[in-house]
Amino acid sequence: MLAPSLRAIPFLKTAADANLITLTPHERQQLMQISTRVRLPARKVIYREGADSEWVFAIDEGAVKTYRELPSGKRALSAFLFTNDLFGLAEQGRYVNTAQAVAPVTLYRLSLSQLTVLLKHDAELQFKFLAKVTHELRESQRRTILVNRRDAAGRLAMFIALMAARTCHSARRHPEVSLPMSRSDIAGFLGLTLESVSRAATELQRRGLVKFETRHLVRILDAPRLAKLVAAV
Amino acid sequence: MLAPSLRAIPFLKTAADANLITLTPHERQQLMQISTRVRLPARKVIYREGADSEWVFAIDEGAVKTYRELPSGKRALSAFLFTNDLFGLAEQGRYVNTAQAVAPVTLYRLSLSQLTVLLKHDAELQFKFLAKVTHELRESQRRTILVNRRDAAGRLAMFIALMAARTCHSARRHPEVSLPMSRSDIAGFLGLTLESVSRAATELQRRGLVKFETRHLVRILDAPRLAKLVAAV
DNA sequence: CGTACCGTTGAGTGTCATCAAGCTATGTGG
DNA sequence: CCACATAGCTTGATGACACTCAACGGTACG
Repeated sequence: MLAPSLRAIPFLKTAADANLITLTPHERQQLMQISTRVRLPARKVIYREGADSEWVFAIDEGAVKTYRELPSGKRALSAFLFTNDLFGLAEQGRYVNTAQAVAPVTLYRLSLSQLTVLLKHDAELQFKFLAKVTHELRESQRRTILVNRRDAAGRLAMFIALMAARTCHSARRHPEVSLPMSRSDIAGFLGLTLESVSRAATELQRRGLVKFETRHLVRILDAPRLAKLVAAV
Repeated sequence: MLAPSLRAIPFLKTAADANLITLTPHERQQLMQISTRVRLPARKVIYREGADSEWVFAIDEGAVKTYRELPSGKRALSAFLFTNDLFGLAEQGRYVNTAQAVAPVTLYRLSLSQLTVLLKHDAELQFKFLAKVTHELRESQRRTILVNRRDAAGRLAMFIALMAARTCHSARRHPEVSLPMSRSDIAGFLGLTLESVSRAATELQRRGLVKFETRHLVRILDAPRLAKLVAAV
């Protein structure tokens, strides 16, 4: 079905088979009616910080980063977003971040004003949006803890674990994790320099925890020890 | 009126006189009917990480911190919360943080199940909750940027600016800012050690930017230079 | 007035940022 | 198809800064 979807962990404990919030076909259809499917190439800027926020976006396929330009000229990454993620919620009618495609991406572009009307009409659907934003808030808080770590290797390990958690890979012996973003994006996300990320990557590999098959594909060799490092906050 | 309230910045640009979302008397009344007003002393633990989440809380007066215990025994503070803030939104029926009163606090305790019913029934009210959570998400992202700074003095300056932004003080010459939390709480929030916070405080004072009247009350002496330091990311 | 607790100050060490130089992949045009 | 250019990545040396450990000072409370 070619219609927006999203996924979130609910507030409440629900039946074991439904511990993820998803949209019903009807809800997706409703959203489809106010949305346009858009394909964008890698590096395409989707919107800029400060621009009027006409649209909200849902990702169907691909990867997006959001960031803010700091006075010093550096870029602080706010988030990486993937399939079923939502972005573009603004403040006072203006976007607070810049959003840019990391890899080729397929989006659903929803009119903010129409979405507002729809959400105010359909409280059940809105509740799912509320769950999604709450979910993202928790993710953001987790990341803040992540970034508070001192050691570069530990931070990168957490990042790899984070990315691995997304891709619900078959329980393979040595799962591969895709890192579509550049080293400098990872650095911006982790609050490190590009060089430190590179060194940390080398170190994780030297210690036998992971192996970088390519720059954008890492294989987890020793999941238990990696997990131990991740937990060693 | 003794009823829960909240405040948030809306998504959309609205009339100049309404750039803050607040609850209508009727909405507050509805919330009052499913809430209990609770007074708690400083340091009281409101709920613990992992506990069943029966309640959501809205702060009437006072200050609360939320934190997570890390494996190492350290505490990573997730947020400080004040009047009109909301907390206790959980994941799968369990709280993800521990919440503790920093100062004596007056809360509204809302039954999560009853609130869920109410929000699904009243889409306009729910929309305000959605705006509030989105607002907190943005705050969380800002804070992540803050914590990414390298220099301790800059981080503390940002923290003071953050606290100052809350208290919409009359445009006084040298505004006072209340810091009800302990140094080690600030340290936990900023990702620094207690000692570094202390040294940073000394340095800001030495540079003539602020003056610590008491440990919990700081006076801003040179707002422009403080702002410059804050912006020097 | 005494006792904790919180906060400040000091000395030394380790880690990451910075600066700088090479290296590798990717894509383009001859 | 290959030379070349460019951006992205890796590696190395150095210095600044925050953490750690440790001792001292101040404040609140009984």
